[in-house]
Amino acid sequence: MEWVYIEDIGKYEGKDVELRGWVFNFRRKGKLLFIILRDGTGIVQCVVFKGDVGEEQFEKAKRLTQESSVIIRGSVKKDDRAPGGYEVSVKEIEPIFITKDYPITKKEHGVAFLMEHRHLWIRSRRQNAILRIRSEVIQAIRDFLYSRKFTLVDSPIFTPSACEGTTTLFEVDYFGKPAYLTQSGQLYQEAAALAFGKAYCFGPAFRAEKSKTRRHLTEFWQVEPEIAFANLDEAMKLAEEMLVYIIERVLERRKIELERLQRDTKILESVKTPFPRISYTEAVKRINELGESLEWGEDFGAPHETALANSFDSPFIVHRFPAQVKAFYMRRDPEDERLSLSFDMLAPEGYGEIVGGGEREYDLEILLKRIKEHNLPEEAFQWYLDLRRYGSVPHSGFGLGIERTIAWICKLPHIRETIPFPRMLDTVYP
RNA sequence: UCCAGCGUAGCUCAGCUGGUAGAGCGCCUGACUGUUAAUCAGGUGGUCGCAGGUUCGAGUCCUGCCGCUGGAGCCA
Repeated sequence: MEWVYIEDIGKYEGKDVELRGWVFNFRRKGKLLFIILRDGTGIVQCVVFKGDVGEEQFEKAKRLTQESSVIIRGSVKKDDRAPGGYEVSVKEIEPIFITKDYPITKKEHGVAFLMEHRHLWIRSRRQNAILRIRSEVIQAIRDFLYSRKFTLVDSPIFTPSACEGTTTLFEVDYFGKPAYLTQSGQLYQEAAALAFGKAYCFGPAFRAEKSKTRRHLTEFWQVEPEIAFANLDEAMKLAEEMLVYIIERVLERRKIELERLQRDTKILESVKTPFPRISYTEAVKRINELGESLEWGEDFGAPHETALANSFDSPFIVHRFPAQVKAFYMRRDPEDERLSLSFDMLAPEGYGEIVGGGEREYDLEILLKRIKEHNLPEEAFQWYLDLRRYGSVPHSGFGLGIERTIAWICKLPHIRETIPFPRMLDTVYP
């Protein structure tokens, strides 16, 4: 008998199959057992009738509990009474492990309890759907960049010093010397871009900021493409096209999961390039018109970002931020020295910044000046300065935050559900 | 780091102006050939976060600490 996965069960109507999985729900009705079986790809109802399997197997099957593991053999039937439309008439049933006292029950639970049991919580329907969408998003990003002829060049996780000198880093003891967990792979991608033309890294980033909000993790994932000879406009265009590709892939291949999350996909379906674009200066004007007060030169706070994002129903781009609120390596706008050639992409529906990027400073003297202005240790940046000594070219890139992007695509209330094992201010378990 | 809220059964919670601890679910036993978070009958369940204080008496009031949740700043 062929072992099949539940997501493919429709192809086996009328045939005998073997399923291997776990008991998702279990109901007894006299000489009849209803087992909702879960195998990671879906769920299906299996019906055990005492008369079909015999006394001995029926007695064994009666001992099954929620999350017990089991192998079931039987025939696939179409039945409108079953959730999912198909059910399995069981001929043989072989319990593998009888679970006792599974902590996550069919009733409601609080967030703290579920987080404490995250290793079991990911078995649930909703978490399964979110993490399958995460897998699709990551696959889409890799496929997109591959098709655009980008080379994957992994950036290191241990770094000798702060990339940008702004955020707080996790320090580790590196054989007696301090090293830091990376907050961004970008600087290394600049080296990669000058070696490969188009390069990207995809990996975790770490921030030791004591942020306690629905939008923050201490360990999160980002993809960071960098393109030699590209300018700001070309970087913005690539970011838009990548996001559109991600959304199209999820809509196409993870429709069932979006439905399970009850995501209204209208906004996702309407996303197309080019995105609305607004300069920082225009954005400040608009924010003030919307009733929030913000002076030119200040970075957006949460209320400003929310007000601005609510005035769009698509992802949008804010470009040319004041140089003072951006990192030292951002190139200044030749038309206005106060501005940087930078951009942020913000998601609608209150999800905030999902992409940040721009054009990098490629002149050695200017970059040296910036490093001094920011009080950064020049020695640590010698390799980075070498990129401006040997064949320096204009180049641009950006970073896209995976978890925030998934949170928006799934319209989740909190970013912690978008990553299998979230690391937050007070959470390193499990 | 700062601000706010919450800690009572395995889970989700109720417990009034202080008077000897409650419900639903889960779990265990039994009944049922079509259940959909099944239903019905019976049973099981407590260091009221920790420490101190006020009081004849504290789950309830006060102080400190710990934990959790949300938000701010900062950021993706």
